[in-house]
Amino acid sequence: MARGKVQMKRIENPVHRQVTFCKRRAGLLKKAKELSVLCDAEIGLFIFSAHGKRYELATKGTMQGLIEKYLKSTRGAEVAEEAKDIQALDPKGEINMLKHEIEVLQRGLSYMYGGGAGTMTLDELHSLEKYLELWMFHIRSAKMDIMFQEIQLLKNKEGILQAANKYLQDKIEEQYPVTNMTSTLTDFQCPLTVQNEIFQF
Amino acid sequence: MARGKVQMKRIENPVHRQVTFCKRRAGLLKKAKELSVLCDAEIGLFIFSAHGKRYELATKGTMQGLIEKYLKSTRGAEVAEEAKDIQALDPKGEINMLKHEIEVLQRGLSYMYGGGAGTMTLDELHSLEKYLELWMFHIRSAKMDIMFQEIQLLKNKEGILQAANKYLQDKIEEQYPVTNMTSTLTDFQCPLTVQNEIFQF
DNA sequence: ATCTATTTATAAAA
DNA sequence: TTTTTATAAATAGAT
Repeated sequence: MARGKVQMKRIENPVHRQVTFCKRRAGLLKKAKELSVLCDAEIGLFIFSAHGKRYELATKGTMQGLIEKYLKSTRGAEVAEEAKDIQALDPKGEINMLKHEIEVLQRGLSYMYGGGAGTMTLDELHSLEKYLELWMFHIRSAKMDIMFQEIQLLKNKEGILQAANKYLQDKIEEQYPVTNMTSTLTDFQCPLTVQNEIFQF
Repeated sequence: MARGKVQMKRIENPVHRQVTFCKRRAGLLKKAKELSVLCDAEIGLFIFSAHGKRYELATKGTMQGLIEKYLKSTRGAEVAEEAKDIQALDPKGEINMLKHEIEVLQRGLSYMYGGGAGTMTLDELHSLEKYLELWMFHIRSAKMDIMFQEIQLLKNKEGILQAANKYLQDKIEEQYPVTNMTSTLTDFQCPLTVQNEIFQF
C-alpha cells in the first residue's frame, strides 16, 4: 500500500512475509475492534500464523461464548433451510418446532445437572434420547480413534524394542560364545494385544 | 477516515452507523483475506451485526474446522491454568474436581454442537460417556413412567367406552327386539395392547 | 522498531 | 446498497 502496489499472492521472501504478517495482523485486529465499537457489532476473529501461533480477538465476552453463538446461528440457518421445503405445505410452525429441538437439548442439560426434574414431556424426552444416542455414538467413535492410535504407537514401540533386544542378544553371544544362555531376552513374549487394552474402558 | 477523523465510539446516527457497518465490514473481510493470502495464515472471522445477522470468513476449509482448530489450541492453555489452580489452591481439591466435571460436560455440549471436534482427551471422553449413559438411563426411566401412565389412561378409556357400547347396544335391542343384528358393535375388538405402543419410540 | 512515500480505506454526500 | 471524492489510515520498503 505504500511504495509499491501489493500483489495478491503469498510473499515469498520469508523476512518480508514475517514483517508484513506482524503489521497487517495488528491492523486487522485494530480494524475489527473499531468496527465492533463504531457499529455495535460482535466480532470473533482468530488468526493462525503459518507456524501455528494463535492470535485472537473477541469483542464481547469470551471467544468460547462467541463460538457457541456462531455454532447456534449456523444451526439456525441449517434449520431454516430444511424448513423451506416444508414451508410450501405448512407455511408456519415447522421452524418453531426445530427451534424447540434446540431448546430441548438445553433443558436436557439442566435435567442432567438437576438429577432429573420431572418437567419434560414425552416428546421432549424422546428427542433428547435420540440426541444422546447420536452424541454417544460420536464420543465412542472419537474414543476408538484415539485408542487405535495408541495401539499403533505401542505396536511400533514393541517392534523397535524387540529388534533392539535381538541385536543386544546377538552381541552378547558374540562376546561369550561358550556361555549357555538358555533363557534369552527375546523370549519375553508379551504381545500388546488389542483386546485386553481396548475393552477396559 | 476521510472528510473527518473518526471518533472511537458507537456512531449514534443509525443511518451513518449502518453505512459504516457495511463499508467497514467489507473492508475487514478483505483485509483478512489479504493477510491470509500474503502471509500464509489461517483466519477465522465472524461478525454479528447489532441486529444479529451473521457474516463470516474462513480462509482454509470451513469455519467449523477452524473452530475446532481454535478449540484445540485453547485446550493446552486451559489445562495449564487448571493445573495452576489446583496447585495453588490444593485445600479446595473437592471443589476443583467438581468444577472439572462440569467443565467436561460443558465441553461435551460444544462437542455435540460441533458434530465432534477432535479436541478431547481419552479420559475426558470416557467421563463424558459415563455421564451420557447415566443421563440416558434417567431419560428412559422418565419415558417409561410417562408411557405407563398413558397406558393406564387408555385402558381406563377403553373400559368406559366398552361399557358405553354395551349400554347402547342393549338399548337398541330393547327398541328393535326383532331386528337381527348379527354383528354387534362390541365385537370390534381393538384392545389397546401395550406392546404395540411402547416400542414405537 | 521507526520513518516516509504511496496506496488503501472510508466519511460524507448523493 | 453503491458510487463519488476528499481525506484519514495503513503499510511497503528502507533504515
